[in-house]
Amino acid sequence: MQTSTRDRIVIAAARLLQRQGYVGTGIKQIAQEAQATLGSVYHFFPGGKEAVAVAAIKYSTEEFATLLREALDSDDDPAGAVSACARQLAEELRESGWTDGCPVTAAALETLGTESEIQQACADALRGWEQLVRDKLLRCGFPAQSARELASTVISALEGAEVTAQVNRSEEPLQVAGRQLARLIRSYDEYEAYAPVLPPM
Amino acid sequence: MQTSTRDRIVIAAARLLQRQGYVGTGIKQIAQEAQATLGSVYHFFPGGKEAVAVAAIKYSTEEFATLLREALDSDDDPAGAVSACARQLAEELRESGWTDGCPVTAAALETLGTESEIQQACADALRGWEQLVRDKLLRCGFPAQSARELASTVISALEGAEVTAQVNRSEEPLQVAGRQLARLIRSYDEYEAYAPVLPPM
DNA sequence: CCCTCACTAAAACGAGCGCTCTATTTAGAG
DNA sequence: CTCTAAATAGAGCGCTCGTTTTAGTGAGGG
Repeated sequence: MQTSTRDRIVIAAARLLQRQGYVGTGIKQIAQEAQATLGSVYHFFPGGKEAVAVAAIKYSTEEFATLLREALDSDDDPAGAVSACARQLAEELRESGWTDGCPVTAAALETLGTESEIQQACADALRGWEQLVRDKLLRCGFPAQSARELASTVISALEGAEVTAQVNRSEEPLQVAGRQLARLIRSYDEYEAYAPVLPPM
Repeated sequence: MQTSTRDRIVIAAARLLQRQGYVGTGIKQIAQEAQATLGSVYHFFPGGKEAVAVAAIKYSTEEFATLLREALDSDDDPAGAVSACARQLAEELRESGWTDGCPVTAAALETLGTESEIQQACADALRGWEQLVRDKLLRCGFPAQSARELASTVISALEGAEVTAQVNRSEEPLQVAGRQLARLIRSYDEYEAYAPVLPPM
């Protein structure tokens, strides 16, 4: 067997959660998609549906972080790097037929009222991604406070733009957000010290 | 009776959809919350759950538009107006115990794969809100292209920041987004023509 | 050889889902 | 007062949900 049954369950659950949310995804559907039986699911995850979801979200979180890291590293210029993130997200979104958006948003919104571990996992995910952007900005010489605020805004805007892009079935919201976020980053004086020559708008 | 049964159903459905999403909200729960019986719900909405949801989303859309309009009108300065939007959203979010976020995001994400009317209603909502921001910017003298891109970015960023705020149970993401969006708007030359004196950062 | 134990398999349970159906009540027109 | 249509009321349908239970499989160590 190439991938273990447990891994197949986690991966299948991750995809389904991303597309249908927590409530909309059934345990039996996960088992079927993972080519596993219900017994196997409960064997590996005695905690039931919630335990599967938490594992899946953590997996998706790391997967998304890798994508973000690569996009951020693809350009020394922080403004260009953020644009690259938006471009990458737009591309994957289009290729998936507008279904594979942010892997935690849907699950997070559905479990807001509850105190489940899912909430915590989603909060950790957002914090982790924000940290990636912040580190990039810090490495580029931005002061701590500016880097923190910019990183938070970048993640929020990308998150929102992805939802908008999905609903409208168009890459434009993400492309526009990437362009405007780049402009926002360039508006900081610290940026000039890093890359004196402003790229053409 | 003060409000009609039909209205009570729509309002109750709107609140529940906002907090639990489409799949997570049951018809019986809507009826109970609205102090109506199941028979009444199907009497007024022969289309079933989806018809109730569409009506509820349209109601929420207008409600949210009113909030947005008031916040935008509260300040002649477009940057300040956008900040006011973020502040208003943060306040309502905190007061609701972080449950009453964007009224369409959850429902939109859950029904992405489908071709239901819910999708269309959510897309219309986002487009309408964006239009409000765009009109504000146009009134302030921004050129069409800039106004369009900025409005899209503002809505996306507020959307994403609201989700982040809900997950983290903190107003900060919204406040930061408001501040950075204001800075972005001020970075446009056209802004200077409108309000020559830049407010302190 | 057998025993163990991780793993697979499937049947079944109670609960709740969206929805249909049949009554019954209410309200206004003639 | 009568007739009618709108509105309310709730039992019950078929189905799926998450979970539990029980049985069966196969590989590795004594």
